[in-house]
Amino acid sequence: MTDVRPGAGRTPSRAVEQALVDAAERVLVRDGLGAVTVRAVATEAGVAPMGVYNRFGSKDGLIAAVLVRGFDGLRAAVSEDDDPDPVARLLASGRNYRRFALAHPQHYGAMFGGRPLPTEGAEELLAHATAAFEALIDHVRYGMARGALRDGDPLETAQLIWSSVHGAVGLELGGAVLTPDPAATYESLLQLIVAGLR
Amino acid sequence: MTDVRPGAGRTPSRAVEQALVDAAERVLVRDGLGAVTVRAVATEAGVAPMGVYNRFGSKDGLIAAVLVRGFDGLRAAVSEDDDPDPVARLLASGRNYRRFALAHPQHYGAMFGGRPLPTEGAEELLAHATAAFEALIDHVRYGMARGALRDGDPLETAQLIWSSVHGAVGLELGGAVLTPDPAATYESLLQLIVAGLR
DNA sequence: ACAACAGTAGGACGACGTTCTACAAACGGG
DNA sequence: CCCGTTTGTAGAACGTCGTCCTACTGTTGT
Repeated sequence: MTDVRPGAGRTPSRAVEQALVDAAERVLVRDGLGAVTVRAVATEAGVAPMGVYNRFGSKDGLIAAVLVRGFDGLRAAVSEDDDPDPVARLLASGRNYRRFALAHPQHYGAMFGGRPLPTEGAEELLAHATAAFEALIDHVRYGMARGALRDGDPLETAQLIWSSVHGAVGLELGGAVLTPDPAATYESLLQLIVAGLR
Repeated sequence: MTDVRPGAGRTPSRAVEQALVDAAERVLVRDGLGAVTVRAVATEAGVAPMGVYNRFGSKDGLIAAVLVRGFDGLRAAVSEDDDPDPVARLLASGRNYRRFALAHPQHYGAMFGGRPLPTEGAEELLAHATAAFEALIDHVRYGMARGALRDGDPLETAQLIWSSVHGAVGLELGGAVLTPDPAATYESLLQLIVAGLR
């Protein structure tokens, strides 16, 4: 993967950067957010702890870089389906949202975990997060244009959908879905929302 | 409040316990969850740090005690309104849920922040959390019994409501509600859900 | 009254994020 | 082609965190 010889001298900056983000992601997935320490990531990347500060300014900056990847993945998941039927597209988007969260629970938790997002590189992070949200808005616009969704402010409508979907996924990740079949409950929620917006 | 003389010898255990939880809550509200350290809380309570371990086993145990108060407050908020009209009662409950979260954002964030809940005293915590959720189930049952809500599993229906409401509140606390009037958007969500369940 | 005990204060330990200091590798003008 | 400058590295060090250990002091049962 990263052919960085540990003892040897200078390694290209970008390679170190890449190696650190990869390592951070690996540690995050393997051991959880709490285990993502500067020392652990640096060791995993075969780099000195100072590398984090040279490249990202702080631990938060490094985490922000990981979260950028997370938001990009979320946007990809939401955009994945392009069924011509607006309702089907919206439902697929909702299902893919959940699939992404369950497949990358550590990422999702770090992205929306409630704790203040890293200040370092916050603007870039916000941009990628907004891009993911706008993928949803696009689906809503598409549905409204085709008359499948009641007319209204697409932002407003998308916010409603996001709230519900995010809440369901967040509770499920937190083990707070007390229903016997979470997937079925989630599907009910999607149907409820889409029906109400029609 | 707590007339514990700082230098004096032994103070009754229960008083120390109370003082610690009060202090932890004060620090949480004033400085955020990150500032709730064993030393800071002990100082705020006028007690030695070891008191936390004598009384609560660990920092997590102390936080769990604070969160128990939080869940109790949430239950009280959800149960507060007992309008005889089932729909009105459900809507009021939803509005009170949001009001509680906005009034106690630090508590809410710690309760649902996504990070694994404290292991110390987890069973008691779970019991209080469940009690809050069951207040919602009661409202759903009430609505179904009066024919105001479509029949179905109250747990399932309550889970749908909780998902939406929790998601909206969670996003709002995280600054992720991009709508100009969050209160109005929240109200739309409540109407959407209740209409869909009718 | 005195021994057994529960709970206290304060210091100590390892790990964390971050910073400082010193050194090694690449680069550009003579 | 050589050498000063610049860039990035490694490793030690600082303060704070959660937690534990040690010694001591009030309280309690007989």
